[in-house]
Amino acid sequence: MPELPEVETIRIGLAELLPGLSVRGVNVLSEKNFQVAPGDVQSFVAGAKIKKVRRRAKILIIDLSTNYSLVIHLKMTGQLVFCANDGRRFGAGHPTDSLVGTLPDRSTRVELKLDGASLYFNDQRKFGWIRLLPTSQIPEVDFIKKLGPEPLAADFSATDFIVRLSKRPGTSIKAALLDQTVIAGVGNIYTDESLWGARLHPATLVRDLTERQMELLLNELKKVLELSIRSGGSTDRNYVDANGKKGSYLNFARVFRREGLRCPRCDTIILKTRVAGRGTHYCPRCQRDPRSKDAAT
DNA sequence: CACTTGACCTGTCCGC
DNA sequence: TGCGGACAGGTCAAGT
Repeated sequence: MPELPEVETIRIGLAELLPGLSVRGVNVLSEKNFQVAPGDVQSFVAGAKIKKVRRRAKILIIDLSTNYSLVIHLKMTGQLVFCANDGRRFGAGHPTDSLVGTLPDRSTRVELKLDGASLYFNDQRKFGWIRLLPTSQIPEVDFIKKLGPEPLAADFSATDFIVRLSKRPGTSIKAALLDQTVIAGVGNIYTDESLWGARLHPATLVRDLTERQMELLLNELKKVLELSIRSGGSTDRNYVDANGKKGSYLNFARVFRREGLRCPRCDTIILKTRVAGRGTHYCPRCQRDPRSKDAAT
C-alpha cells in the first residue's frame, strides 16, 4: 500500500482541497469497503462540513463538523482521487492511471459527493476500507491504540526505538520494522531502503544488532521517509490539468525493485529474496547476511 | 508466548 | 494467443 510518505502526500493534497466543503452524499459501490449502519450514514451526510484531514501511521482521517470522522486505510492498492467539476483533479495512492480516466471506474468502491466535486476511493484489490467513527472515539479504537510511535515525531527518540525493537529479539529486523506496533507507518519499500542505508541485512535478528546499529537505522529510516515526502511519495500524484503528468514513482529508490541493477554505493548487483514473507531487495556486499558470514568472507 | 504463514481480492506479468 | 502460477507497497487470524 501507500506507506507513511504516500499517505502523508495524500493528506497534504487533500488538506488543500477538502476543508470547508460539505458532504452531499455517499455512493457505496462496494459494501465490503465501507461498512456502516444506515442510520450512521445519514447522521453525518446531512450537510456535514469537512473540517480537517489528518494522518496517523498509514491511516487517513477526515474530520467532519458532525463530530464524526471518515477513517480510511488504503492497504495495498487503495487510492483517493479528488475530481472537481471545474476539471481540477488530484489523486494519490496506488500508482495506476485513474488520474486521467473517467470516474467512477471498475475499481471505484466509494464515491463521496461534495460541493462541486467528488472524492473517489478506488481500490483494485478491495483490501482497503473506510469507517465512520465518532471523532472522539478514534484514539480508543483497537487498530489506532496499538500503533507504535510515528517515526518522524519530534519526541520519538533512538532510545525509545531501541527499547521497542528489543521486545522482538528473535525476529528479523525486517519483520520488526514492518510491525506497526513497534513503529507506525513503515512498509516494504522504506524497510528495504532504510536497511540498505544502514548496511544491515534484512534477515539479521534483532538480538544480533548493536544499539549503535539500531540508532543508525533509525536515522536512515527518518532520512528516507523525509526524502520521500519531499518528493511526493513513491506514487503517482498530481493536479492533473488536461494531460495528466506522472509522479516521481520510485525515482529515488536505491534498492527497492532494483534487483539486477547495481548498488549505487558499491556497484554490486542488487539481489531480491524473501524475508518476513515479503519480497526483499538488498546489496549482498553492503548488507552481508549474518547467517552466511563465514562462507562469504 | 514469540514468531511465521495463509487468507483476503484483483490484475498483471512471466514461462510453457 | 492461451493458460497456470507467482507475485504485488498491508494486515489479521490461524497455525507451529
